[in-house]
Amino acid sequence: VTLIRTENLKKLPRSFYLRPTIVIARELLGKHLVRTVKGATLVGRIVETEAYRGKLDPASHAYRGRTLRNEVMFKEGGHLYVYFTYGMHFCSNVVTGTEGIGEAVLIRALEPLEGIELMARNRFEDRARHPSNHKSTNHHLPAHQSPTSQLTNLTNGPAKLCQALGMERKENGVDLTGNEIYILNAPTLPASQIGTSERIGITKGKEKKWRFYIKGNAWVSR
DNA sequence: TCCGAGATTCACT
DNA sequence: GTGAATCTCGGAG
Repeated sequence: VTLIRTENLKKLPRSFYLRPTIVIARELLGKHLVRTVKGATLVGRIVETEAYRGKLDPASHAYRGRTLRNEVMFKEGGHLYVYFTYGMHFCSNVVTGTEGIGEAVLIRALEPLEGIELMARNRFEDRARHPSNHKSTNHHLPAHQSPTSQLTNLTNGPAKLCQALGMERKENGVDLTGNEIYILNAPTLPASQIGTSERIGITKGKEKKWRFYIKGNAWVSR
């Protein structure tokens, strides 16, 4: 149950993003990610994040310095870094800190708030590109799967939420202080509501506990 | 419910 | 040539 009303919230200013990456990763929890596309507005509450810390962090795409792929990570904080991986998925990050440091926060999960029907269409009706990874018609889930699990499956992972919000190559580098994709402020959560763990899916830098999530939220990826 | 494998592209070494 | 900040399905238990 979300008591926060999106229409009363203000867009995060540039200054929010020009701070330490770990602080931002924690404070992004509970804030509202807004995506406007073709006159529609899609909104999700951020419920899971991971920090990636440039040259300090062997798990970071920026660890070995600037390349064609990661150049957006080195922009000033408050840009969107969208990368392509595993041959078929996109993931979105919020670039953090001053220009040139190469740090970012991966958005790992959202709780859908607005535009849920369009999110569902984006997730399950756009199967033309990767038919083999969508073997069955999973927008018609088996009867034994509950409606909650369908809703949860919309945005409970970094690639899922990108598909739901239509964030791909074109969105790489978008300025989050603009009007296409942005984040609305919301109260910072108390530490008691935030869980911490090792980051998911990496092979190097595993020992760092730089994953953050809202305890008990159904959209947290695991 | 859990676990393993396959999918498929592309920047980097 | 390699392997990746993932997801999905199917088969086993």
